Amino acid sequence: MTKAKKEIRVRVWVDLDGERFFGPGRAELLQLIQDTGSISKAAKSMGMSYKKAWAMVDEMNEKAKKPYVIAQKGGQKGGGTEVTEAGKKMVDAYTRMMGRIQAIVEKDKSLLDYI
Amino acid sequence: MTKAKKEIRVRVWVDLDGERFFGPGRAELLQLIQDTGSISKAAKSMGMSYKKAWAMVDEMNEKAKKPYVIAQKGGQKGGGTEVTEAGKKMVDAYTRMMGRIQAIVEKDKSLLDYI
DNA sequence: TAGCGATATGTTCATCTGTACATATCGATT
DNA sequence: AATCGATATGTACAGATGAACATATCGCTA
Repeated sequence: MTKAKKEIRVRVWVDLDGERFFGPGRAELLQLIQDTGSISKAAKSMGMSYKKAWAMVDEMNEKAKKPYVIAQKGGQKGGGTEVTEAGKKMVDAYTRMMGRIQAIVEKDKSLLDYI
Repeated sequence: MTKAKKEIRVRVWVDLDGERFFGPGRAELLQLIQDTGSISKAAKSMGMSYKKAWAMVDEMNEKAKKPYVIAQKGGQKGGGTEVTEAGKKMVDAYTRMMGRIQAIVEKDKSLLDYI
């Protein structure tokens, strides 16, 4: 038998009213939208279907106090998507929080002894 | 329109080799097994089917270095389940980690501003 | 006004998940 | 040996999820 590689990765989800609202996938998606200016490019870059990415964006825009992205249809380039200040700040806040949490996890690896 | 209640709950999952291995549900399940001495009672207490609870226990036992629970069949009481030292320590380590993470989340609520 | 490219949305199908139900198994006690 | 209660496991079905595919829509540009 081969030796099992035991990597530990901690994933943090923020629930809203009992439902998952924000997590690593959405943070990455928003970051990629910000980088590419396009939902479809971001989705392709993550290996995710455009429809799913769009649904995520739509849900976030619906549930958040202020929309995270603003999409434009038509035009020379066919359209495009911009991440709003609220979206950027959400990603930043989540990323910072993840960083602090990762630091804690790194510091206390006692979990590893029992996995 | 009614004012939406915006509660934030952070859920932490520990992935193992890319798959979810341990999270809040399993921590609660193990704790309840420890309290009740029975998988079925713990499952019922969580509103979870026995089969699913058993499958979780089985998977954890399979993947962890040492089993988290040891089950006994038969006997006067029909059987029972004991949480091992490794299992207790895993729950403790996870719970402690969650506590520290919660403390961080409490301290930095900047996320709330964008939800 | 025709073309382009991205947004927006619907439909279908396979897959995964969990529930519900059924059954078998075990071992101390009676 | 019959009973009991919990473990152990199989099967069938419903709901959720995601992938794949197909369209429709929009607005600038040429």
